[in-house]
Amino acid sequence: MALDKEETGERVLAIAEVLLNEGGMDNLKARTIAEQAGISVGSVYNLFSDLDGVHRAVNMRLLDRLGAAGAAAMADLSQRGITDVRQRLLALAGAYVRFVEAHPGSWPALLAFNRRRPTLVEPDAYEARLDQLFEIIAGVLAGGDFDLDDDTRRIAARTLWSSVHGIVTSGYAGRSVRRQVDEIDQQIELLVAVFIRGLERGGTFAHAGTTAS
Amino acid sequence: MALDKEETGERVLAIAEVLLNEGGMDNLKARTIAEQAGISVGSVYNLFSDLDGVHRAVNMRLLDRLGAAGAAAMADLSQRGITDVRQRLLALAGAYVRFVEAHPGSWPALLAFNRRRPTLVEPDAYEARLDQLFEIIAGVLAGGDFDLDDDTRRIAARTLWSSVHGIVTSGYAGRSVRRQVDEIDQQIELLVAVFIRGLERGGTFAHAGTTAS
DNA sequence: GGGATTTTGTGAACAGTGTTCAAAAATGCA
DNA sequence: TGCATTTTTGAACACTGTTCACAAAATCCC
Repeated sequence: MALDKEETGERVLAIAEVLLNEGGMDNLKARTIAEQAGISVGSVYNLFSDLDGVHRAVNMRLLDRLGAAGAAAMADLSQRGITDVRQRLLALAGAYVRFVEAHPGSWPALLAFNRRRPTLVEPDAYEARLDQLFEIIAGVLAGGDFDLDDDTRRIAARTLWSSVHGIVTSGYAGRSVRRQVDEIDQQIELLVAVFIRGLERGGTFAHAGTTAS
Repeated sequence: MALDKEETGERVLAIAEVLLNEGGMDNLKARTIAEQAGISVGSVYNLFSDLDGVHRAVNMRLLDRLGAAGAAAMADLSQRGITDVRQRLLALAGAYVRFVEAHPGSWPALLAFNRRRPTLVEPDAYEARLDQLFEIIAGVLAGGDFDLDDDTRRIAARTLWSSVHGIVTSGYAGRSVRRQVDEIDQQIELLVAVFIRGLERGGTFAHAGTTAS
C-alpha cells in the first residue's frame, strides 16, 4: 500500500496550493498539510526540507502554469492568423490578468514570499522561468516594425512585463475590487497603445543623460 | 517619570521600523519591541491593537515619507525653473527608486503586508496617501502639451505610477542586485520616453474594442 | 493629606506555530 | 525466518501572538 514517494509529494503540493489560495501565506501549516494528506508532520519534512521548500515548489508550478498560459495565448492567436502586435500584447496581458484572477490567493502568496526577507539569494530557477516569458514578449515586439536592436528589445520586453505586472497588482496596495477591475483594463490598454506609438516613432533609446535628480 | 503615551507609541514605531527594515516582516516580534522599548509585552498591546496594527502604523509613516519625497523632488525642480515633463517624470521615478533603496526591508515588508490575506478590506487611508502621489503625476502630465481630458490623464498617471512601481520591484521576483541596478534605470528611461512619445501623438484613448482575446 | 476610584502597566499563562529526532513500523535481503 | 536498512511517526522543544487577572500608579474628591 501507500503511494509512491513522488506521488505523495505531488499530493502535498496540491494541498499546499489550495491552502495558499484559500488563506494566503500564513494558512500554510505543516499540521494541516499532514492531516489533509493523511501523513504525519514528520513526513512532510521528509519530503521537503522546509515549509519554505513546499512554498517554493508551489511557486514553481505557478510560474510554469503562467508561462504555459502565455505561450498558449500566443499559439491561439497564431492559429487564428493574428499577427498584430497590439492584439498580441493585449492577449498576453489578458492572459496574465486571468491567471492572477484564477489564483487569487496563491499568486499574492508567491509575491509575498519573495518579499519576506530583505535581500536573500534568489533561486535562479525563478529567473529562468521568467526569461521564458520575456522571450515571448520580445518575440512579439520583433514582429512589429520598430527596428529595435536586440538589447533594446530585450529591455523593452522586460519593461512592458514589469509595467503590466505593476498595473495588475494595483500599484502596491489598494484592492477595492469594484472599480479596479475595469480600471486595470483601461490602464493596460493605455499602456499598450502608448508603448506601441512610442516605439513606432523613430529615435534611439540610448541610456544617456540625466537619469533623475 | 515615564514618557507620554503618544511619545512611547512613537518610540515603538521607530523600533518597529528598524526591525522591519533589518529583518523583514517576520522580524517584527512583540517581545523584541517590548524589550527594546523598555516596556512590557502587554503594554505594546495597550498602545496598539495588534502587531498588525503596529505594522500598519509603520506603513503609514512610510507612505507619508514617500509622498513627501515626491513633493520635494517636484519643489526642487520648480525652484530650479525646470518644467520639462520628461525631466519631472524621471525625477519622480528617481525619487521612488531612492526611497526604495533607502528602505530595503521596511518597504518590501509593506508590500508583503498587503499581500498576506487574499481579499481583506483595505484601509482607505492607504488609498488616500496614494492619491496624493497620483495627483502629483497628473499635475506633471497636465504641464505637457498632450491635451488629455481629466479622466484619461488620471488613468495615465496611475498607469505610469504602477509601471514604475512594477519596474522598481523587478517584476515580481528576482533580485540579483548587480545588473538589476542599472537595468532599472534603463527601463525607467525607456518607459518615460515611450510614454511621452506615445502621448504626444494625437488620438483618443477611448477604452473600446477587444481588451484581450 | 488620604482614602476611594479609575487608569495604566505587568508578565505568567494559553493556544498555536515550525522543526527535530529517538523510537517504531515497514521494507529489503539472504 | 532473521537481521539490516529505510521510512514513518508523533511526542517534545523552542518560539510565536495574544490575553487577562492582578498590581502598581495615577487621578479624583472631600
